[in-house]
Amino acid sequence: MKRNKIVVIVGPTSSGKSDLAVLVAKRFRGEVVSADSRQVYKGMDIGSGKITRKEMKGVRHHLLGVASPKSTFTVVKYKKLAEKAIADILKRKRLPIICGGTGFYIDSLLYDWHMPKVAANKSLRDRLNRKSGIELFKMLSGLDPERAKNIDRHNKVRLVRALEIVITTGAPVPKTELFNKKESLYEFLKIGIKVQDKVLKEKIKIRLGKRLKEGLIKEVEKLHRQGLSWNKLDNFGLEYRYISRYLRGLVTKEDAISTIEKENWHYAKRQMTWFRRDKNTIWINSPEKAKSLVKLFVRRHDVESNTLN
RNA sequence: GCGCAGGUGGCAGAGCGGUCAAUUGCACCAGACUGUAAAUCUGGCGCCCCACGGGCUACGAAGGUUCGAAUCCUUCCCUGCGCA
Repeated sequence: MKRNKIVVIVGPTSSGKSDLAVLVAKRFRGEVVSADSRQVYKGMDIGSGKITRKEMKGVRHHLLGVASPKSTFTVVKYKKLAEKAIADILKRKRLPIICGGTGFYIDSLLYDWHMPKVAANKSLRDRLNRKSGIELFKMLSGLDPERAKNIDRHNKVRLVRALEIVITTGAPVPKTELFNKKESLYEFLKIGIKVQDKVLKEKIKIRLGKRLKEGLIKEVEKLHRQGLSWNKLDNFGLEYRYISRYLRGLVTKEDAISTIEKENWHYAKRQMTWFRRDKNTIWINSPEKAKSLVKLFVRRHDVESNTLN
């Protein structure tokens, strides 16, 4: 079976993914599929760094602002929507360009990870969350010793989800090897943008200043006014977390700003930890390099088609 | 100049005779990641080594007391506050 080819662009926050994606899209008749767990929400534009209409330069973008921030968006939903968008793009004979910083979303799509089919159960989670980490770990050890063996026993989020699966299916959590495979349904080119630490820190700082000028605080205020709880905003992290803490009077504006800068840097490092794992990634440090890689990639496809004919 | 408070690892800040290379937080480095993933969590963090163990240098400086000091005493240097 002939696989469809897609381009994937990853990189830490503020590394210039969006611009590169537009550049590549314009040059190779592509459309962009965002892979960002915060940009999927409506109304979260400035804080999540959503690309503007103008910056799109006419390139079609998918999966931006497709969900209400009041709802809970998840990887599974992302995978479904992204696959649909990709199929749609391919049907129009265009090149799908997956671009974003949420490694979990990207890899679930790229490597076709199948999550256990157990939907989030809010009341069960609430109930479990009232218990301590130790209690949860003991519970899991009793119900699913295998999973308990490898789980991070301090991580309540993981423990709750594992228990959620075990309790609702009545069976152990599926082994990780079963879903965490590295073959792809696509023929893909995965490009990673590499930026020097010092440069990235500077970019993060400048970008935050820009966001504040564009009305970041007003955006967060508005989201809260529209009914998003402080708690929910806090859980979105970074800009949304610390601006809302400022609006609540918990921290000064100056502290909020410096914390956001710092946390964005930490976030960038966490992203890199994830991205580094995938040895299929080709790291580049200039848009030119990316263009030439894509050019070769697209051509390789043509050659293969010709050979087959 | 006098009085009081204080000088501890990159920073903040515990310790106040032994179990202290020194609690903790931050920063820094590395890592994990099974439907919240911008979330959540873990490890490391004086120097050196044949590293579950050992050696060296360390708590403003210099002396001293003691079997033993970051912890007590003396002097000196510096900082903050109060009085001049």
